[in-house]
Amino acid sequence: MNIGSAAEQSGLPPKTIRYYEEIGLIPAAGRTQGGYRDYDGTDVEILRFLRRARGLGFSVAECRELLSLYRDRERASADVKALALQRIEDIERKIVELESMRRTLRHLADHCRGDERPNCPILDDLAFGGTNES
Amino acid sequence: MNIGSAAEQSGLPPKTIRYYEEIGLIPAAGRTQGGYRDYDGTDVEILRFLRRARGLGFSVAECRELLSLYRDRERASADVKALALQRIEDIERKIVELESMRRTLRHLADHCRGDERPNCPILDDLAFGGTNES
DNA sequence: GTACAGATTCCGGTTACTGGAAGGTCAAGA
DNA sequence: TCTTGACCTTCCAGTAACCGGAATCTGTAC
Repeated sequence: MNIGSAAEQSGLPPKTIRYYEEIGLIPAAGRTQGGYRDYDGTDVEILRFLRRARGLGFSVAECRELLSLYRDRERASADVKALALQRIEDIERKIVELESMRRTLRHLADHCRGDERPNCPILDDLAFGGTNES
Repeated sequence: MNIGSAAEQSGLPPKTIRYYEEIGLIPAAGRTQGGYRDYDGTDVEILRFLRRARGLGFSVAECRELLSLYRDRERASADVKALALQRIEDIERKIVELESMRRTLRHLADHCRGDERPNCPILDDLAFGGTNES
């Protein structure tokens, strides 16, 4: 099948599939007589794998590792689990960071009248810092 | 003062300060006889503003707007509050997304023995999709 | 044959920096 | 005054993960 069909079946855009081939994440596809990329079911399976892994927040580099482990019948599941746990940690760190931002912004927004007048605690905080910065 | 001092006092790296000047987020700094950038206390205040705004997750474009509002004595606080609320929404969306990823990863990791054997539910899920994908 | 959808490659752009090379300036110490 | 090392400058390309668009070719239905 052509790249359009592979895209449809995998859920990844054609551009992304070409990009993955370019960076060597997936092998170069076979070609038709006319020069079109030609994919089969196994190719689509890999593309789906990548879509799911990316969707879980694994970086392209990590996807490369995951694919390698997937292809390795001798792999130790410990290696896979380590990648997943690392991802979880990163995600948790990010969540904490985002929650802190939200708290500050929420606090500032709650104290802002949000009317036509110029006085604004949000700008004041940005300009002079709040109690957590003194 | 030189860029190094401005960097120290603002908390932004010299490279970032130069970058902000390049993209016009801050005005071009005055220069010493020797060609070094020269900053004063007000410049540092603006840099601090930017550091805090970036730290709250505002994009460079949003920082541009915030600075504009800050400089505008006639601003309406409503405009500032709108930016903050927008940021809060974006952050909340991101948190929800991250929590979903974490849940899936946590579930998969919990079911993975993480030993020397090759069987791994994480890879299986990536390869074939889980119940939430059928 | 015609027309349109889909494919190709190439190139530059997105966002927010940031490292490094090559070379100049400054200030303290000898 | 000279030396040395820290700091500064500009320029350029890279990071990560795509993705839009231009120019051109291919394939299929009518």
